[in-house]
Amino acid sequence: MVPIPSGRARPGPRRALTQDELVDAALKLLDEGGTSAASIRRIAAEVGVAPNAVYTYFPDKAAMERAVVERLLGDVDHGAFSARNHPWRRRVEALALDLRANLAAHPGAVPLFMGGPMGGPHALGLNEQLLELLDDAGLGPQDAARAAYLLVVFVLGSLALNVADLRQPGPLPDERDRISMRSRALAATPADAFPRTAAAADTIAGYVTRDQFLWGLGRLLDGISGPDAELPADGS
Amino acid sequence: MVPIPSGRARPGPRRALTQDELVDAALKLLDEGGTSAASIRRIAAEVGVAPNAVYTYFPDKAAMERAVVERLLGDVDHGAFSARNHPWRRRVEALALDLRANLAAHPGAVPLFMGGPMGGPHALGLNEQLLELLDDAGLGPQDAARAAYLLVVFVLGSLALNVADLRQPGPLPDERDRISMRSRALAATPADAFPRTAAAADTIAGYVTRDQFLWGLGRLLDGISGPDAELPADGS
DNA sequence: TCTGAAGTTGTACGCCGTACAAACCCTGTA
DNA sequence: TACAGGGTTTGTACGGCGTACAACTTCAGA
Repeated sequence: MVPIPSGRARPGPRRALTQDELVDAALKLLDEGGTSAASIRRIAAEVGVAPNAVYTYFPDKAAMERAVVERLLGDVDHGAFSARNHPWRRRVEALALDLRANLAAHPGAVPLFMGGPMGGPHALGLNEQLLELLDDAGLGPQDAARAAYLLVVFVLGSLALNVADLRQPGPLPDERDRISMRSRALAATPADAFPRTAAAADTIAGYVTRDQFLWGLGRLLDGISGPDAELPADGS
Repeated sequence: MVPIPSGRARPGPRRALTQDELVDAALKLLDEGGTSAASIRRIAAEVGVAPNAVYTYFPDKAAMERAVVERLLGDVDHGAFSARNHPWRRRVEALALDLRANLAAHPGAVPLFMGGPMGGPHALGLNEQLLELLDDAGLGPQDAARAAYLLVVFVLGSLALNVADLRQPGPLPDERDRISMRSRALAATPADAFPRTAAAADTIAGYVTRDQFLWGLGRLLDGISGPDAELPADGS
């Protein structure tokens, strides 16, 4: 029963959209409604088109999720790579913090990074430059590759667990708020059955902080540097 | 207590199922069909019951996923905790390898670990005992807690990326097969644009191996031990 | 024997990804 | 200038999802 509402969007001639517009819409929905909000149907509605029109631009949902991942990886600041005069540890820290900040800005997108192999050009480019950076640090090609993966595991694992800690779908609340939410939840653990957990509750509540992230990254870099490593200088 | 009527799916009087049976069914489906196969409807079908009967045992799907996570955490071997005569590094390694093996046996379940806060009793118990272990290692309470989280991030992040690397839903193929699949995929990366990636292709193909896992864990433990750490002994 | 509570079921709603063919518009060619 | 062909969008449809709701079945205890 359709006399054609004639409102908007007549069938369509030449390509009216782009992958980029769809990724934009997906990111917006991701930010507003969490991971599950980035459905094909909602993305289509967001850009004002029928659901199946999306399949002109992506073969399936997985492909569009890969495009979102690539977009976010493309936003990573490459400054750390070029600044070869800086100590390599600082460069890795700057890179890790930047990646963390970029992904934390879109918590709903974080699970997408665990949804497939991450083989896009931006992923490869980041990996390539990270290998170069670790080569500058004096690691051999093999250790550099292993260390690069270890760093990726740390950054993504850290973020994924941080995001999993949330309940609501919206943007990441302020760090202080997340800490106090965790503190409240932790207060419910019986101190007699888990004494050490209870004693360390403050530290545990801080698992989701930038501080914990930097501490973990520090231990990791200590381990990568090896026993003959330079001391962690503090100057810029 | 109740002699388990082994009821055959007639409407139903007294409780005919248990949470455990449902978790069993979920794990079976997870193993056969991957993460998405563990739907409420399929679990219900597996145990021969209407979909909504599941809601007698779990308030919602998230609760049942939490139960699966708890089940797998409960399977972890606690031997490493009690063996206080062994060097602490060996104990951590044994624990990490056991957890890794338990989760790798159910790859479809791995994403569930990133689906919520992991606050069940088995999770708390493992954390508590890990804190104790790291205390044995000489770390203060705060460093022990931070290190414990770092270890969790590493093990879970590592597994999640390993699982994400797969395409098919079934059980994890043999390590050799996974390496060669990665090698083939890696062979497609243009060596002129990504020379270091191409040069390290063999190492990168091995990202999903137990070897890489142990290497990463080793660097991590090096970093945790601090600069004054004992040398990494090689005997068993 | 009756009653109330607990467990299960049928049905239903609104989502989801996506396959298929019809309708449409533009561009290139005659 | 007319038209044909191809690429794009749309309506419709299918099977699956989580889960709310009320009716039905069965048992435990009075």
